[in-house]
Amino acid sequence: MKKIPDMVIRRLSTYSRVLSDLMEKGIDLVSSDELGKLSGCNGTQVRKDLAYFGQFGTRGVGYRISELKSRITKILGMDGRWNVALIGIGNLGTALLSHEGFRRHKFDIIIGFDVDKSKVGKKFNGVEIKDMSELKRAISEKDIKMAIITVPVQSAQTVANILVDAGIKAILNFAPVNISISKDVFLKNVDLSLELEGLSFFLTHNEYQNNEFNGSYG
Amino acid sequence: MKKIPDMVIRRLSTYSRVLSDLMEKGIDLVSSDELGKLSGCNGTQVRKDLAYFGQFGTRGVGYRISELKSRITKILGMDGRWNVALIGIGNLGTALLSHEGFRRHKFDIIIGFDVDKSKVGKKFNGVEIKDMSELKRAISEKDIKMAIITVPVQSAQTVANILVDAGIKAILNFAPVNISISKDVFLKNVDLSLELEGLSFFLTHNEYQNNEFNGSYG
DNA sequence: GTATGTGAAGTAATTCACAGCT
DNA sequence: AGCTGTGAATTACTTCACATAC
Repeated sequence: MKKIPDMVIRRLSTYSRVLSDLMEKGIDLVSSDELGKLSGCNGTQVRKDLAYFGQFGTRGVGYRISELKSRITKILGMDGRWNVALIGIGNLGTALLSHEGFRRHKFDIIIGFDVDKSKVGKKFNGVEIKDMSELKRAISEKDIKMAIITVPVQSAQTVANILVDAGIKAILNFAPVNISISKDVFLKNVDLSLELEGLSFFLTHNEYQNNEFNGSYG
Repeated sequence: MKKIPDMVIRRLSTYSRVLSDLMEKGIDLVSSDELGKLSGCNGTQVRKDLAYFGQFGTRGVGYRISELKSRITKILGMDGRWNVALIGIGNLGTALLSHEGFRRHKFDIIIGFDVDKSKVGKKFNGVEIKDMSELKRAISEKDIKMAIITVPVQSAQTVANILVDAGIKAILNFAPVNISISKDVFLKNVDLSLELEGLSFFLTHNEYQNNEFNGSYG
């Protein structure tokens, strides 16, 4: 089947969010143009993105919001919930443990890991923190396929190796380093400083006016 | 002058980080192929990215690391430091206030704002938290051009409006909502759940094997 | 010989424009 | 008439391939 651009998936997530908002307002029909505008793109883009996965609307009418929403949810694999492990209970890690948005989006961080013995055994926001030595067993016991890395740069590659060995299939990495990893494990990087550097560039060179760049590569 | 793709800027940030690592190792020359491999792309990409901004290397030799690094730093506007304001002292906001990476990358969060009176007046990680009513004056007094939004979805647009009114020129928004904003203000969104949804999609549809997608958007 | 810089070629993503359905 | 779905056209990005410089 056709390869799906990452940007298409990102936009689908956005459409899904916008559709939820519309649903809460009690609206039940939307046109591709409206949905596009609310999502920061245009109607053609919406239609082309959806076309990767089938037909969703009615010509002359638009999209039934509840149906489109549930079909996108399914496409994204967001029917059902995901168990997630988080490694590195520092400032950012702790914040993510209590990040309401994850739970609302059906991601449950159900276990944390750290090398710091003073954290091991404690609970943060109801999530128990275990020692790294217990990682492999815990991951397989609890059916965890996703992990979030919030350890310092120097340990990120090591932790990634341990995670892959433990059977993790998808990693969201916040350490600003290029982790190399087996091809069958999905890796996404979020580099917060890099985002600010992007802003720094555009502030510095107003001549390359490039607003509305977003969404976007994260 | 030519419009610079956002991805080029993202990669420049990555090159900069990799160059720092090489410098620490005492290496002082690098080829585009090496730099590309270490940055998760290839030599041609490196050379083309740099070509937007001039000539940086010596044919038959490669790039002098210290020089390339300092020129990229300048291009990104990362010579000198940036004062940053942070609005929304919740879990994530608090974590970002003490995020070591920002300081190291020359972003100084020098002031925080919240509507919660119990937080106003306190210091978090040495950063004083003020009431929203003081925002406009503080921003102009302290020469702050960048702001980070970590407020709940419902207040994000309002806060963005206040920031723009106060003279902020670049916003990094963590609230999962499409903020609409004057064209001369740069906006970047980071949506943590959206990143996980991308992983969810690829885990669910192994047939669209699309690893090494990263960096990257968002 | 080796590696940069860059037009030319190739690939991918977006937008156009309209046929087809309601 | 209105809006989707989709080939065709366009635009943007990446890779190729080689002339050029050390």
